[in-house]
Amino acid sequence: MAASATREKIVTAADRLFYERGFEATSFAGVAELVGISRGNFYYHFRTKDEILDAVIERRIKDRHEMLEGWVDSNQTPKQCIASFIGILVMNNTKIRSFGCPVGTLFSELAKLDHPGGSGARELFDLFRIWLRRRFEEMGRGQDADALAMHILARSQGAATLANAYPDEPFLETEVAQMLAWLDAVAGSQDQNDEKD
Amino acid sequence: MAASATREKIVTAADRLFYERGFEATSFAGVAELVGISRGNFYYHFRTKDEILDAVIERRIKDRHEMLEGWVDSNQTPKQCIASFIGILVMNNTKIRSFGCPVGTLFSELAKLDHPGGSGARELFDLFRIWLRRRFEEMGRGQDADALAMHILARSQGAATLANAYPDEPFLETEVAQMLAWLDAVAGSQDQNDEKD
DNA sequence: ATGATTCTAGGACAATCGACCTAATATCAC
DNA sequence: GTGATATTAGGTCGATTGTCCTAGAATCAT
Repeated sequence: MAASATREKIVTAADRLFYERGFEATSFAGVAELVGISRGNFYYHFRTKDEILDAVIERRIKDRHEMLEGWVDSNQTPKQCIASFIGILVMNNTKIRSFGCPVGTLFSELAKLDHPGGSGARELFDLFRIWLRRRFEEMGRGQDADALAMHILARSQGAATLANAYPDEPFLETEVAQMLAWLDAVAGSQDQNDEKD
Repeated sequence: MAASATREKIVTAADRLFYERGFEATSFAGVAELVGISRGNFYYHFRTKDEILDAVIERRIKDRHEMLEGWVDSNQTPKQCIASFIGILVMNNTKIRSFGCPVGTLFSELAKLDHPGGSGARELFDLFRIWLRRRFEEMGRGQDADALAMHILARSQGAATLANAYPDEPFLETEVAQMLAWLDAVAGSQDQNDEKD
């Protein structure tokens, strides 16, 4: 098989296991077994566990970047773009209920491990933050665009964490509805050009 | 030394390491070293790692319970109580910036590990949730008291996660100020008896 | 087809994990 | 003080970890 294909399969499997089990709890053997290759073959493609982590983070950044830019390119208004971002919580609600937010939980773990890969995980936050900030700027919120972006990010993180803690309750949907209402209020005050959050 | 004293020191050390390094990444040897005892002695007090986890969670529940009830007993108004809860973020802001929320990060990790101790970690969420709900009820919010409690919980979790991701920014303080403003609005609408979040 | 290169399998390494055992020490009852 | 009990120290166990090595299989250029 082409080396790149095997490598891609490894990254896919590691991405999944890092999310579902955590980075520390995922072993070389576990990933190799999921892919269906030997541990030796594994080592041919990735020399250390950190290299896999870097590849997984890079993959996640690429995926999210394409998703975000896809919304922008499909002629959605800035407000619709932000609504689509909020909608991620609903779209992935099953996985979030089981394993939390892929971005937040990975970052939290790496922060505790004091792992150098933590800076890559922060890039994921930055990706969303900057993208959201730009959408708010396009909505005429040049002044507090970054604060609004951080606010949405934080509420998404909180919603994901509690959805994980209470997976059987419709909390996630309720919180998403509130966030969309908040977005409406922010967009509305864009025209009237006043009112604060 | 009295057995109970050594046991307490073990729980204290494990509590700290579980928070700062995570449950999985904390070893028997690490805790024993921090306490200053041998691994063998350790095993005399706790037969399995899960037993330590249970003891740590029990300790955390007890501590938080006493803190919350202390506020109630000190003749604070329900609104002041909730403000004190929000103030935890500021009081512990240094640790939160380094290691996130002790409740949320522990729960996330245990959820990924599919660990039975996860139910105990959820009790910690329940403790805050029920306490907050009661305070909102005392504020005359019988109808949506639970929703308001969950909302505050979620925003606290989100604020802690992002404060961990951006420890050098004053985001935590900003978010706390917004939460307190939100609390003012909720308390205000208590009298007028309308207005939604 | 033959040789060079790429890819894979499986074993081996030291280190560390949670867990367990035994012997020595400290504490206390009497 | 003496014996019973409670507590501690340190070694050991099999399993698993990340890492590494080597030999064989597959692929490709020529």
